[in-house]
Amino acid sequence: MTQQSPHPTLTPEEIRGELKQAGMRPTAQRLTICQYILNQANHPSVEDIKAWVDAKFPGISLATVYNTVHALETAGLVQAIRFDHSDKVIYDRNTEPHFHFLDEDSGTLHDIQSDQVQINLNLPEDIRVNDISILIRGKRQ
Amino acid sequence: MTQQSPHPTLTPEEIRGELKQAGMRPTAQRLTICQYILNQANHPSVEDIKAWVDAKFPGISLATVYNTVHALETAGLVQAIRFDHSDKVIYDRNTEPHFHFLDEDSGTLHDIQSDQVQINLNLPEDIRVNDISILIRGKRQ
DNA sequence: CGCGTATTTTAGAATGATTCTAAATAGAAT
DNA sequence: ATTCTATTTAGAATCATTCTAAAATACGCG
Repeated sequence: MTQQSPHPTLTPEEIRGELKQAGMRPTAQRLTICQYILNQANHPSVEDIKAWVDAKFPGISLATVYNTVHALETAGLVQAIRFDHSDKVIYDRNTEPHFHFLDEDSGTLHDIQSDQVQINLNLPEDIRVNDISILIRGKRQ
Repeated sequence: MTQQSPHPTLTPEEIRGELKQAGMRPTAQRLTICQYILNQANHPSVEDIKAWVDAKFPGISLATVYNTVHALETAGLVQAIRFDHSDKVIYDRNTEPHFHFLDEDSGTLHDIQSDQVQINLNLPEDIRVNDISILIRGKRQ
């Protein structure tokens, strides 16, 4: 198995704290969305989030889900990513530098910790690299 | 400078030949589109293609551009890619394995040849890698 | 050349994700 | 409580892309 990322489960109180610290009001909608994104989900799309949250919070507006993920992104609590294999943006609670593995059989995305990949770039001198994004596609044997 | 990819300019006749070889009829629309994608463009979006072709071939249908890039993709003459920084698919005439550099100042995308990057993966035994996609973001000093 | 058929082009409608709008609601500070 | 600002919401708008069904075109064959 690909190593699990270090994402401790947050209590509702801790989530509330994170939101406040980010200057976001800890509304019921946001707490529920965070419960999913920060604790349970694995690289969910907005559609995924809406579906899960709808069960706990029937009738939540799709716009609220979009508003919230944007706010969380701005606050640095999640990272928005888009990969080739899907036309939807997915949200990643892991905001540390890391890479991704797409299991082509299951369609699931897994984190690859930075230390599992060594990269050696042989680029022109004048290039200053700010970020490297890597998607590894493959299968389990 | 990032090394140029080996893309010789193709004559109209050569383009015609490529299309025929791919089982595609070399229509005027397709020849014009290929003239741009295969000879002139650098990672163009459909919008880019449409704009350029429109000058040579006024009134070409947007649907034709989509149809053509799809056909070229199926034929293996171009590769469709989508990166985080844009919500549009771009087309790459370089179908060899390679990576990309995004110049954050100009917004332009450059090919990085495979041999300019050495990757060492330390992944679980049971993972069989089929493809690695890399986007390097940075600036020129 | 001219005919028949499969391919291609086309305009416009449809789709799907996302963003915008403007009004209603809820939090927080006084 | 009152007020001010942030948040939520439904629905409309937008944007890239795909679909549809009809018209135009390319190509093989006589």
